[in-house]
Amino acid sequence: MSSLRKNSTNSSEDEAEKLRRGPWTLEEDSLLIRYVDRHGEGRWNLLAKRAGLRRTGKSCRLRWLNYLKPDVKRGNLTPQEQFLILELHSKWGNRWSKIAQHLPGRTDNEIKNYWRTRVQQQARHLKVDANSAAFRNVIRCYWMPSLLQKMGTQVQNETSQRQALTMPEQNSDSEQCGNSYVSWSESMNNISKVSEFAEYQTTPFSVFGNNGCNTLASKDCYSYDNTTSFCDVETLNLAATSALAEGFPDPIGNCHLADNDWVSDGFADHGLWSMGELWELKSFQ
DNA sequence: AAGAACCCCAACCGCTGAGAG
DNA sequence: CCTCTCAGCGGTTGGGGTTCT
Repeated sequence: MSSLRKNSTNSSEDEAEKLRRGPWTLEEDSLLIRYVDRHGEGRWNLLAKRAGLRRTGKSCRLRWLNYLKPDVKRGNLTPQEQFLILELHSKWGNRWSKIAQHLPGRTDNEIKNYWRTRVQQQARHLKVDANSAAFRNVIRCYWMPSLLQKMGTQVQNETSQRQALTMPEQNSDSEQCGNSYVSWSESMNNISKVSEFAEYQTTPFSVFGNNGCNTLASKDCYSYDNTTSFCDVETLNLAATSALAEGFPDPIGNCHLADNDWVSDGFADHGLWSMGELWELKSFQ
């Protein structure tokens, strides 16, 4: 970017020879759109030349994929999408493009930005490493449940208008959760399936039951109140900070249960729980 | 009102792997 | 094989907008 500004001070002749960098103009955008419209994507270097763009192929590709492509979704990530990112990141780490494949219309860049600006920032506020077990617990015990709650609220609004009640679609490569098989990721790709899921669940929080992680955490930190969303960053912060203060250095211990120690086992053996595992917890109770 | 601090995100960079010659 | 080109990926930067003091 800085070189762009350097370029702008060069003589116009030099500039004409050089490739442009930095923000795209409307004119460049329309050239790119028109060219892709006629000739399709790919062969980006050639495309850049033929379309009359003084840009690298790389730059054209990025602009198209991250911004101009018609199916690129703009705007805030929905709770469903956020949940999915947390879930998939726990599985795959920083494999942004792989994660993006499961969020139709979202780019790897966008997901990466979300992770850096929201998730890592949260970790910084809590003064923990974003990859630490303690922070993963915060995500699992507070963030993901709060997103589930948000989704539940949304979905309940949606489904209150719908008559049909169907069970979540069964899926061969899904995870086993008690008697039912649910592929969460599959479901997340389809809002209507999420609706069905929530309808089936009645309330998303029932996933955690009486001995669920959130309930457990709330015992020490705050109590869950159906009327109040604690999904906002501040509340999340408060809750998580107090959780950390209570001794997250040993996250396993922190999440122990008075009556039942399965959470300890879960913490000991896994990273973030998958949705399938959450379902398993439900069926466990 | 103004400057500082913070946040978001578009765009860049360097690296890697695949495929063609 | 080796080299070159291209596409794609993940990490990083910095401009501009917003919020805070």
